[in-house]
Amino acid sequence: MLHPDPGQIELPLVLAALSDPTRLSIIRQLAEDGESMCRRLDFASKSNLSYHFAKLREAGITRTRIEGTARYISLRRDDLDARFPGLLDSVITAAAAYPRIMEAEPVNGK
Amino acid sequence: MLHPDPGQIELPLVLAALSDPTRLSIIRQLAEDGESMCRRLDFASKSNLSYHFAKLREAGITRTRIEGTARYISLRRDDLDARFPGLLDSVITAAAAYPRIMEAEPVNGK
DNA sequence: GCCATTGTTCAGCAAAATTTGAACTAAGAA
DNA sequence: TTCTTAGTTCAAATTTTGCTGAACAATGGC
Repeated sequence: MLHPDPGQIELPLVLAALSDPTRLSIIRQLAEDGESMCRRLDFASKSNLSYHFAKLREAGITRTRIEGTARYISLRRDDLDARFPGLLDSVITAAAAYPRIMEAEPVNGK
Repeated sequence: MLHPDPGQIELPLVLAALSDPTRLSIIRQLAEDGESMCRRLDFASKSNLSYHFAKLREAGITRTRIEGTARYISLRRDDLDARFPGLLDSVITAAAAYPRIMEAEPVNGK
């Protein structure tokens, strides 16, 4: 379970991670609700979500915490703001102004 | 020579366009120098640059103007700021704070 | 122990992105 | 006209992404 150090967070990776509609939806939800259980973020199939969570985590955008059998995900706001001031906020604002992303047809793994 | 209307500029496309180191270098140079001749932006081979210019243009990040045999490229700051406030500035600032991107080995098409 | 829940990991695949080199177009100078 | 400059476009090759389904691991309840 990799979490890059704050100083290792790289801009191209962060932007690439944010450029996917599914991941933007996740980010947006996390920005609204704060730390969330993975289960709540059902924007795709289970294994596909796991893939997107890994992308976000490895880019340094989210932090994952394990508690019992559940995972909790949250934004690394402080780390991101310190390294790239204003970036996360502007993306979240942009995503909110943007026509609703990927919630028309939630593809639940079941 | 496509230039999307301001209202057609889409967040995922913009972020994807910005997530490439070569294109970040171009953006950075444009932010420093303002409108520039394509020729000055030699961060890759000619045909590869043409590809990156098209990506930036189609994402709505840059505008290309033809004058004689030369092309002039500039940032669509106003359009981007109107649609996604603060985004471009934070990316440019982040790119500047970031260790120098792709200038170690300029690959000139000649 | 068995079972359900929660999520990861893997192999495989299709689609998209990136890069290269060659051919091409257009404008201007000689 | 011929040549050079500036840049696009195309086909082909490679790499990277995104997605799926199946198998797997770990926790907690019965």
